[in-house]
This record gives sequence, structure tokens and C-alpha cells, in this order.
Amino acid sequence: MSTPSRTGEETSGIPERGKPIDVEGVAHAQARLPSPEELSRLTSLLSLMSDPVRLRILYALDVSEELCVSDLALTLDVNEDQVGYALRLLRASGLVVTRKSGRIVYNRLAAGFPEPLRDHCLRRLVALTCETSDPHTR
Amino acid sequence: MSTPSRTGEETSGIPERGKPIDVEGVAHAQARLPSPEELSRLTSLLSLMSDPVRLRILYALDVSEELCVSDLALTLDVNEDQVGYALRLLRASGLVVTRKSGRIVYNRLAAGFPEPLRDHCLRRLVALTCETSDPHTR
DNA sequence: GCTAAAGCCGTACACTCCTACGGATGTACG
DNA sequence: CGTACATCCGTAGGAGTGTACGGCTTTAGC
Repeated sequence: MSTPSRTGEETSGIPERGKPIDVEGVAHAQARLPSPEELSRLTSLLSLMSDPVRLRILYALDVSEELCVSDLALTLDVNEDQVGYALRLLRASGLVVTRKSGRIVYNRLAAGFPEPLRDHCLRRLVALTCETSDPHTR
Repeated sequence: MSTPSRTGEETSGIPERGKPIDVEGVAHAQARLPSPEELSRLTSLLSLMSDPVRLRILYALDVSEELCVSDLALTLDVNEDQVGYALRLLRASGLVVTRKSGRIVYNRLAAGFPEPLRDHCLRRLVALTCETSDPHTR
């Protein structure tokens, strides 16, 4: 080849996207990447779970069927504002639903909250993050 | 009881934390909450995976063993700066390791990257987020 | 009816995080 | 040797996100 391999073929003005080094690897990966919709759902879910308050709320609701705002604040030892804000997002995403009885609002995991998600993410994930020094050499 | 149940017993100046409504539920949940260390590890991992670029890098490295920075940028159709920044964090967390060959740096999932984490989080999580309209009534 | 509690809502502030840019480093190649 | 390239680093700017505060609504009890 006489021309440079990555930025030498700018026949027009567009910022030519250079040629891959591992053509096969790129094509292989591109074909298996999640779709934009899947990616969006995934990152939304993971973002929700990546906040300490929200994650612990999910844990608490997983073991205790139903809890009100003030009891959640006691459980997590944070103020009720934080719990209120966290629940607002969890409800908006459909992960948590409420039942109102008098002036008390009881929160629980939504019926659509998939059981495998509970199992995988709320229970096993803890175990997995402990094995960071796992001698798996693949 | 003659005194109010939640804020009436401030014998000293400390901001007395009121009594729970569901004493049992709070105690039950508190006893099973993850420890601060576990919580920290979990939220760190979830935060890392909740970014679209980083998550897709993990996906790409899962299916194509090894990819360099510029090829990752091509695969995800983002600029190399974004990939570089994402990889910086993924390496710092130990999830991704590098192999240098000449002027090219190849990236791959760390050997310690637990296989079950690949399976659960990178493969099944996508499927799970599709079943949001699952008619599980528990 | 009046008071107090449970919870929600809207706003402002502070903070964190991502992106983009410029330059620096080390390496292939003629 | 000098040029082009792959990548990394530090920094500055802007967007997004969580927390704190005040006020509002509904309900229970007297």
C-alpha cells in the first residue's frame, strides 16, 4: 500500500472513518451489540440501581414485602427526603408500586418486577462482587 | 400511650429517631441489608455498567476477545476520546486489562472478570428488561 | 373545626460526571 | 532521522443528578 491506512483516503470533505485494524473483530462485535432500545432499557435500570439509597430500598422491599416511607428512612438511616426522592424515581420507572391506607403509603416491588432480576441482581450480584480476587484464568 | 408515638419522646437534645410503624419489618430489612463494603462494591460496579459507552465496551470485549481503542471507537461509532476515557475507568476498576503490541494497545476483559457476571449481567439482563410487561402476579 | 402527622411537590444549590480540546509520549516506516 | 500514527494525560466547560428546604394536601384524633 502506498497511501496511509487510516486517514489517507479523504476523497471528499467528510471525516472519513478509518479502516479497522481487526476488521473481523469489529464486524463480529458490531453484529452482537445490543440495539438502541435494549441499551436504553439496560442503562436506565442500571442507573436506577447504582444509587446507594435506591438500591437499598429495593433490597429492603425484597425481604420485607411492604414498607412505608418513614420506615424505609429508619431502615436505611437516611432522612425522609432522600427516600421520597428515590421512591419518586423508582415509581416513575415502574419498579415500585404503592398502596395507600389512611395517611400511610406502603411501598412494594411491582408485580412485574421479574423474579430472576431479584435473584440475579439483588442476591447473586453481592456474592459476585466479592470474588474479585478469583483465580479464574478462564 | 398518652404521648405522641413518633416525635414526643425527646428526653435529650438529640434528634430522636421516631419509632417505626412496622417494627418487625424494619428490623427484618435492616438485618439483611448489604454491608457498607458490599454496597460500595455493588454501586461501583453498577455505576460503571450504567454508562452506554462503557457497557457496550464490555459487551464488545465479551464477544471479541481483544480490541484496540480505535477499533472500539469504530465498533461503537463514537470518537476515540470517549473510548479512551471509558477505558481509563474500566481499567482503574480492574474490569479491563491491556496488552501492548507495538504502538497498538489491545484491551480485554480481566481474567478475574467472573464468568457468571458475564452471563448474568451481559447476557441475561438484556432478556430481563424485555419482560417488563410480564404478567407475573407473583 | 383544629391540630399534628405522613407524604408529595417544586425549587435552588452543590456536586459529580462526561465530553472535548491541546499537547505529550512512544513507536513504525521510509 | 523525520514524519505519521496510536494512545494517553491534564484541564476546562457544560450537562445531568442528588440533597435540602419550604410549603401544600390529606387523614386521624380530640
